[in-house]
Amino acid sequence: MGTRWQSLPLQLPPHVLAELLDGGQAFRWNQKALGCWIGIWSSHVLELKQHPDSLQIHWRALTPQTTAEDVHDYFAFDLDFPQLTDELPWRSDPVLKTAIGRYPGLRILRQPLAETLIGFICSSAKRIPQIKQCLENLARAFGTPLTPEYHALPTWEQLASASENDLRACALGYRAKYIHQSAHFLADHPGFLEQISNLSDAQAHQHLLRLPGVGSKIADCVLLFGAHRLAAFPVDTWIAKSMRALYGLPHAKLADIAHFGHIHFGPAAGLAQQFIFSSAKTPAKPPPPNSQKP
DNA sequence: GCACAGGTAGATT
DNA sequence: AATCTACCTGTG
Repeated sequence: MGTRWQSLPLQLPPHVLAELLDGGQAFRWNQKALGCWIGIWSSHVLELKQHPDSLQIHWRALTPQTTAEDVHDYFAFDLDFPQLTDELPWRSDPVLKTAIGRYPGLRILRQPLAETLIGFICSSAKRIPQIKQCLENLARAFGTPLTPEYHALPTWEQLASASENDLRACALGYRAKYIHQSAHFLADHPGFLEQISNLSDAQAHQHLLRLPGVGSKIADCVLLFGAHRLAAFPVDTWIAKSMRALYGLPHAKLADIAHFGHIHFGPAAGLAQQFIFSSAKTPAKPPPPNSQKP
């Protein structure tokens, strides 16, 4: 294809790049070989390559219309994540400090809202590989082809033309009903997703709750990853479990933890959540052997 | 065979 | 208003 490799203004340790692309924010990145990724969003298919000896990342598009601006927008280079991270209360919070230390450079992607909504409606009680499989099935069944190999996710309009059984055939299980009902809800409410940009965080959250299959957690994921509302603080079982333990809140309910997160972490609480979520999945490092015992 | 997964909705207390 | 359950499907 025509496009050449270009440099991405982003340097990350390989495990942080993997977490960014494949840690639960996005569900359409696959590692083809060591340090080589292919991802799809909107009508873009992007290849990423990280040289084994350096942290430098290069990209090239497999779709001819993809521009550097599209890529920079997706990775949200207009935002200063080092600055946002430094403004988190890590100086007074050893849990957060440890989490940031484990995933230096982690950021929040700016994904298309409609696609993010599909992904997270499919996410309930599923692991990441299964979610990815569902979206792959949906793309192949209902999405527009972008290259011989890759399809876009379907639009909500395309999903509305599918029957619930068609959707079940994509291994969605009971989530097929949610996708089906939400597709028809969106067809009946033109501009519903576009309205979100005019709403406050709290209003946008309430707005999304009207969609079938969207509860508090998924609404926050959609806001954080699909609307770039960095204050949104999704509380899932992982975050809940680890925060109860790490912050001494043994009896806190999900809503309590969400409230604590907003108060404690502030306007970029969602970024803090991403560090803690990623870190929580990493088993604690065993204490180093005490080589010089007195 | 059976519990459990980045939850939600509807029923039941 | 606060718990309890059913819901698909793949994985251990």
